[in-house]
Amino acid sequence: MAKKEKTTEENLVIVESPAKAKTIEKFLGKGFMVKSSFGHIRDLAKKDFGIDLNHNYQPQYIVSEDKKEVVRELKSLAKNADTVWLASDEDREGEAIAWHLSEVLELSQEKTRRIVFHEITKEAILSAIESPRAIDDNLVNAQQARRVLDRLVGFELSPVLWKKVKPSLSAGRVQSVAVRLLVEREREIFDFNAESAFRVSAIFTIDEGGKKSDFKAELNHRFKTLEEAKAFLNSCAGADFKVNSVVKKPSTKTPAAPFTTSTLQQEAARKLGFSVGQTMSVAQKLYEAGKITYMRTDSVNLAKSAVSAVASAITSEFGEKYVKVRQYRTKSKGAQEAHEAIRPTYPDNPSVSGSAQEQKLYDLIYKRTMASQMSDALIEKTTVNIGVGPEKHQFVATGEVVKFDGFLKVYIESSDQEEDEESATFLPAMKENDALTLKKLESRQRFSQKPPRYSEASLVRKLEELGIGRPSTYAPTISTIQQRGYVVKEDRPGTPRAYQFLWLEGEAVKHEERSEMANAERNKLFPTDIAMVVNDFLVSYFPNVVSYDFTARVEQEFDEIALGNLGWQKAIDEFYKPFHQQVEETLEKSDRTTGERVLGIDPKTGKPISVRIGRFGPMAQLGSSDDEEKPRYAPLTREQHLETITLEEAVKLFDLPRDLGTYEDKKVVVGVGRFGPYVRHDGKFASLKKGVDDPMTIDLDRAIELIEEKRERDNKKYIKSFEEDKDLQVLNGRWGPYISYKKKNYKIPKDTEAADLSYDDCLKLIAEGDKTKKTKKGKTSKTSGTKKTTKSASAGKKKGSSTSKTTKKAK
DNA sequence: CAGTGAGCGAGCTTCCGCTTGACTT
Repeated sequence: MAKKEKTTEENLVIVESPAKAKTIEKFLGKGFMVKSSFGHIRDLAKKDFGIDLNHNYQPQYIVSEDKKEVVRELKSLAKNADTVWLASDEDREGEAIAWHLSEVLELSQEKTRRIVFHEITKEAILSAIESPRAIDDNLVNAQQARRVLDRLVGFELSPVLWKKVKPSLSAGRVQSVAVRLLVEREREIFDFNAESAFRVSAIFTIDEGGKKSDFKAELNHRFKTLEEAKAFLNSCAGADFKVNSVVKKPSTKTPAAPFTTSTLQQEAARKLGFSVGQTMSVAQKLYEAGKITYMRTDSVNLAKSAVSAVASAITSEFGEKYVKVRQYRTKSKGAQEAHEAIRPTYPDNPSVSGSAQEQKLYDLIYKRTMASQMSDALIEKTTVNIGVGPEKHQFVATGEVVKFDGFLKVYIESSDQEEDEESATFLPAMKENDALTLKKLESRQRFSQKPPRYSEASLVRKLEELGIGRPSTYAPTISTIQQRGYVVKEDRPGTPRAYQFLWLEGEAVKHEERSEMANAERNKLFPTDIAMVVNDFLVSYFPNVVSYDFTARVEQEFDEIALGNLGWQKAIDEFYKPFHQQVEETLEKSDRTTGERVLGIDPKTGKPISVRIGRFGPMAQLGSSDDEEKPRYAPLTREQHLETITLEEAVKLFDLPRDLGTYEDKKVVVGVGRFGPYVRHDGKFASLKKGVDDPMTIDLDRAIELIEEKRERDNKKYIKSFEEDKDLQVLNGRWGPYISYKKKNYKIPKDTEAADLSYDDCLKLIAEGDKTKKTKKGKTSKTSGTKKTTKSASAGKKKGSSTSKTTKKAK
């Protein structure tokens, strides 16, 4: 620290991200020191909204706990610099960061320059330095309006939910709409009735001068009933088949735009199976290593220098005719385009070192970027119509031939739709009136598809489409709504469904019933009952705030503020006055809402059965609380919903716990507890497998299997213990081996074989662990309250590692 | 950790966007 102060740099440049700072420092060279603010440095205080409602919404900003150190350092560096260059992003948030910096660092106007660039290239930086400007107060005000609005909505609505639904719930401009999308889709699925029809498919053979080729064709009509399908198959037996027409049509395919945050998240989910959070953290690694450009962006634009580098990479690899330089336009609402699209920093690097995940994601980004500057693919589509004797329906065969592959050479975008089993392929040459032989003919009953549930990535796409949320918040929003208990992400195995199958064997039509798994879901988002109750409450009392276009409407206002046409406080006032009124009225008028439904009378006891949300989630109640006898309660299973459960299903919930029999002379009982369905045996519990086992139907054999599996796991969990002290154990946990001692857990260094640890080794590790825990605690208690332990502890640790010499001296 | 759900009351919860580590049993 002392050394830095001596060699005063004349210029201090402040950007948002440390990785960016490193790169830019290289471009600028001597006389420039480049530092980062690590994003926003101040935020509204939590107390009293951080907004003075009696004084024109005056915001109260405070430096966040984890930014104090950064601010201290920047302040001292700014003091010693001749010129401070505020180089945060050129969007609303970036402008606000520049303004907060100038306020907190007490920068004088003469000394301060605001510069912006949209790409991290030497030319862009140097030209930015050439044309500095002042901070745009209007843009800053637009950000203040955005911030204050979000705080007011979030901190007024959430407490209404605590009183009317359940404590600790949350509501907000973004998350509540995300939840609404899921709830409404789930209800569409509830209401969906699958219809079925019979598709007919055939395999024909054509004789091309002795060479026989087979190809597939499908009838251009679907039959409503089994009888109609049967009749048609019958009429095909022994019929003549001939080609009625052959139509060839050229078409082109164009590549997709380079990646933005949202499209990267979607493609990484589809092609690599990454969650949106995973994608972001792997991308962060690549970005920090200088391998890709910034990963939180809404822009599809590529730097000019990148486009030419990509073009020359394509030329050298595939030849000039594969190059087509293209400029893409951002389609998404509210895009602020402060950065480039996500692309390889060096487009001539087809691969990188790093973890398998990093390599895969880089490969995806590399190929997508390349493809975006490549030629269209030229396709020839062929449609062949085939007549069946005198029948009016025709068979249709479609073929696709790639005449020129273009961008398809490197990249094909995936889609969420499950592919039709037979996608178009190559067809043999045919002409009108060619005779065909029928090789195979079958018809199967197909059911219409219910509306698809959202995955993390498809929800992000929908939010982006509605202009809700930002690239930096997509992943956190998804995890917030899961943490609040509004959403669970899981697999559902589906249920077996019978379908009818017909085929032609010789001249005879055969028929059998077959079975398929229907409605299976993998890694999808399911709204909970809490989500449904909360959503209905918000929709009925605050329809304006949770409407799909609320964000779009306020964004228009923010734009007006940014243009200087509207005062931010006036805009907020116009929203807040009626909104606050709404809140007050709702608190007064609305009843507590529990989603209660009375299902009917239990045939066994004659008592009423109802369902509602209780303290611990959705449950069923048998009997009324006015009765002398206390009511019985039972939690709903994960697949059941308050609004769809039937009396019969609810009655069965009270059959639990169920006696399954005995195993090793001890009772085996199945029930549903706090952590879901379980099997109990000999005082031990084993959880039922989610989506596989059903507590209502599970049998003894399966229960024993679960008990044995649990035993196996428990055995593996235990590594060793010591005669000297029974409290000390070496165990296997989720993150590998650890030491457990007197209800506390301790880390084992990575290079140590856990099984080889001696008693003394363990004691040493425990002593070390206690030491670090104590020092952390010391620093925490100084700063603030209980809940912030993790945050301030990390701030404390950072301090320790970056300036370790000084801390040692201090001790 | 495992069949909870009374009623009272204190004290707490909560938003969105911009950043990165630290660290989990």
